[in-house]
Amino acid sequence: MKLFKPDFNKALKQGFYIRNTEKVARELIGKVLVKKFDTGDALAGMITETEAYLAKGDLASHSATGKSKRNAPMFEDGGIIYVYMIYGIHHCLNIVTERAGEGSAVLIRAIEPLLGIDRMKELRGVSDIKNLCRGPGNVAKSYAFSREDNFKDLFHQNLFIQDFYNPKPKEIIKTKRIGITKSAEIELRYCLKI
DNA sequence: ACTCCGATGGTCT
DNA sequence: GACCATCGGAGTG
Repeated sequence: MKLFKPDFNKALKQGFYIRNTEKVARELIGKVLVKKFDTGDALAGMITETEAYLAKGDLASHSATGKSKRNAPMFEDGGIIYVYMIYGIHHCLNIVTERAGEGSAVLIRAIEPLLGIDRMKELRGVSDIKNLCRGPGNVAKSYAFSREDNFKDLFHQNLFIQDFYNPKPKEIIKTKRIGITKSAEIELRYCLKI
């Protein structure tokens, strides 16, 4: 693993997010999600698994039935976050893509922790690093994301995604998405080959 | 390694 | 009242 240092100057700009959702989902692989607390400590980790949820022709997307109170962030301009609760227990973190009115986002399914690992363990309530940020519920929990974070943008010192590692397309696997029944046959999941 | 299943509550019909 | 973009523990091999 390369040396990592948080650098806001390398943060992805809005132009990165206001693009085709599948492209964004693929290119988020290898980037680093950075979150800083007021106390000063920072969490950072490399995104290793994502799923695209499209505005059109995708019945699994929360946006498929139109705008509602829950999915409203998906209909904003790309570059903000959409967090929802699933199964009454877990939260899932999404990065909104494309232009306002579309209704699309990328689910962050797994992250390789780089900084603030002890804090992540605390937040998760585990001591093992193995599956610390693996699975969308665990990603949200280890980064302390909740629905209160909806609509927050990724262009601040305390929350951004920065350029880091650019995997070759060959190192990224594309598969069907996990845990859905509708539109399940479409391959919209991207995963860094280890 | 695997499969099965319960927890738990917001959202929408 | 049904449906969930999940997780982890129990049971089995």
